[in-house]
Amino acid sequence: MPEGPSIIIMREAATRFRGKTVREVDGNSKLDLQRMRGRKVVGVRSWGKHFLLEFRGFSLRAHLLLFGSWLIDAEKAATPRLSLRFDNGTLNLYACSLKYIEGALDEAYDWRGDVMAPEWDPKLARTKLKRQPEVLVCDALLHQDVFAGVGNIIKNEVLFRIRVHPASTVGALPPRLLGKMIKDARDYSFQFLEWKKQYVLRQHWLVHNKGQCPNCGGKLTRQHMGTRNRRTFFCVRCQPLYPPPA
DNA sequence: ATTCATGTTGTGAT
DNA sequence: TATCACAACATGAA
Repeated sequence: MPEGPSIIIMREAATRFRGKTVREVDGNSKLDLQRMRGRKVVGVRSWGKHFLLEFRGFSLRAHLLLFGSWLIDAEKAATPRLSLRFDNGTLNLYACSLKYIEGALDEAYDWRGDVMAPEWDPKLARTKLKRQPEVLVCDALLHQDVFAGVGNIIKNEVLFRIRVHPASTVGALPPRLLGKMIKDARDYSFQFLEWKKQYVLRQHWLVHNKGQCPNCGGKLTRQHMGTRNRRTFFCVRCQPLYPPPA
């Protein structure tokens, strides 16, 4: 469940532990998990794909990567990476990456970079993008320093919605389209969140994991692209390349 | 049974 | 020193 909107759902579910004291700790993480025992959760926050449990003086950062999952007041066969028991319930995290962040979260994170945060700053995103004009838009959208929370599904859907070929370069996008990409990264993330909450996300995918263009009916191109070679779905007819090929 | 995917970090080579 | 390709990790659906 790892893109930004899924972490919002996780955060909302775990908010009930804010103000509660950790009574019992378990898990197979190599971290010193017992550090949290007896400590009070002073905040349940998130930044992009990072889920954050804030204690006084430090925080736990959980990243679900590709296969991570969580359960509240429930268990599954696997050993939890971390299990926290509170007076009002238990939080179990599986197959995730855990890390402690020392000091204040406001020092560690720039909330303006999280596409789903109230502090999200589209102008700042534009400034960052202008510094890397040669980067492909399919990479730019996945760059967590610019679009924290955006993942591969959101990338594919946003590029189709704004009708931009994934191999376009950031610098070649007309300013209006660049602005649209930045705006849609946020807007679509919230749309994703609503659909996910209703369990209807998949059926609303326009190109991700699809074979046919919903716009022109043509065959979608499916290709591994970008520096990380991520699955990319697009329509060569409806999503023009910038700059246009010679 | 095998492949692959909503992701990131660390390693060793260049 | 810096960059880069690849390995590693971990789970479940198709």
